[in-house]
Amino acid sequence: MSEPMYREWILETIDSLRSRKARPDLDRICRMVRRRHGSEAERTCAELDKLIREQTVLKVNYKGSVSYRNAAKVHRRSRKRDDRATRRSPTEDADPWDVSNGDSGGALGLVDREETADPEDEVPVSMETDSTIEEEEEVEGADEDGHEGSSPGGVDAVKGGSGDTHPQSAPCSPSSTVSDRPPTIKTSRRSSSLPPSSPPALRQKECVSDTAFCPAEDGLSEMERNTGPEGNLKTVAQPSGTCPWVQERTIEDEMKTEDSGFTSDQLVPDCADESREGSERKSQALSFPFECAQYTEMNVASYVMAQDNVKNGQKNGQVSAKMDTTRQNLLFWSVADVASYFTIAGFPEQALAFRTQEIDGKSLLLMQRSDVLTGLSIRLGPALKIYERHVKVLQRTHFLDEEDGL
DNA sequence: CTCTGCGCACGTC
DNA sequence: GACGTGCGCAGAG
Repeated sequence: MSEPMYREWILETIDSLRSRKARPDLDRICRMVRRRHGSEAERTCAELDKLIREQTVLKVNYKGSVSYRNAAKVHRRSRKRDDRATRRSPTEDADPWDVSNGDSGGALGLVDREETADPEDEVPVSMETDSTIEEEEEVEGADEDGHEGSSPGGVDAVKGGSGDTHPQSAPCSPSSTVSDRPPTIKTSRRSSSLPPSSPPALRQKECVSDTAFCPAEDGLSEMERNTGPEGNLKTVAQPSGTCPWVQERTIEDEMKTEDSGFTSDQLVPDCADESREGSERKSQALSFPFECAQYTEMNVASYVMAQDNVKNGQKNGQVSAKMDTTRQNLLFWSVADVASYFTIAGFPEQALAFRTQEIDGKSLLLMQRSDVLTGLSIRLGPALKIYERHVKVLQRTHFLDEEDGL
């Protein structure tokens, strides 16, 4: 996670550059931050990288060069493409990525707007790498096994920021990133992949990826290491997150065919905005003893155990599972489970973010406060609730159990 | 030399 | 026509 200070500096710098009609490229950003705040270019670069991962800043290829956008301020152009790619419900359409960043109206949400922003010129930089295409495919495939690929890597990748070290970011010296990018790239990129009209192609053109921050080496280095052979870039879930039309379809589909046996429809509490129709089925399926508004630790445990029961094919009445089982189960939660959990908890929109970031049970246990508040790009209010009432509780429960078990 | 402001052209909606 | 973007230039420090 980037430091708030740097976050401010960088966003401020981008805004400043924009306001004076200068391209907010890496070079200028680093220089201005250094001049104004004395921060080293490398550090700025690294922080910028983190911001990109957090989708607070968008990196785009515009008119042949790299530009950075303050995600919170990208408003322009609606969703022609959204409409084309995936028809959404009016609600979603109204606020496709409210799920995301809370900063001033959904910074992240803007990602997709951003993506749709300039189909002609503005191209996600990441698209330059093959990996991106893999990501695209991954995203597509997520319909079937989106939760399957849940590797902690996703979180790690994000957390990588928090932890530090993305020295790989540093390599992107201010000028190199920009200058290394020949304007011809986007052309070849487009033509080389898919027909412009195909959804994947659209996504490819429109998705802004954070992974691309420092060209290839960054996209492949740590994250890849974190993920393993087939997990590779998919764990860098942002790409899907930046393509809401994809993501939503994916999530919705998946939610509806949840492997655990209960769909989101079945699980979403009445207080949740979405999938309300299924709330009755939900109670039949799991007989949840809680109201989402009063989601307490008890509820958490209940859910965990219920989840457990469902997964183990047990009957609903057998919620007398041991906490030990609970602990194990948390570890075994898939991305879908986690998403379902938060959907049930009354955070359907934020659940999408967890899904997008491929947070599974293990990842959930590793999440820190900052990860939830900023790494998921969800609004601060829900994020705080989610962390305090759920993540923290789950973690505490888990680790307490673990201690007990020892 | 660096930074800043802005006219202008271009592209999208 | 409105708007976002950024090149390229001129002026200020």
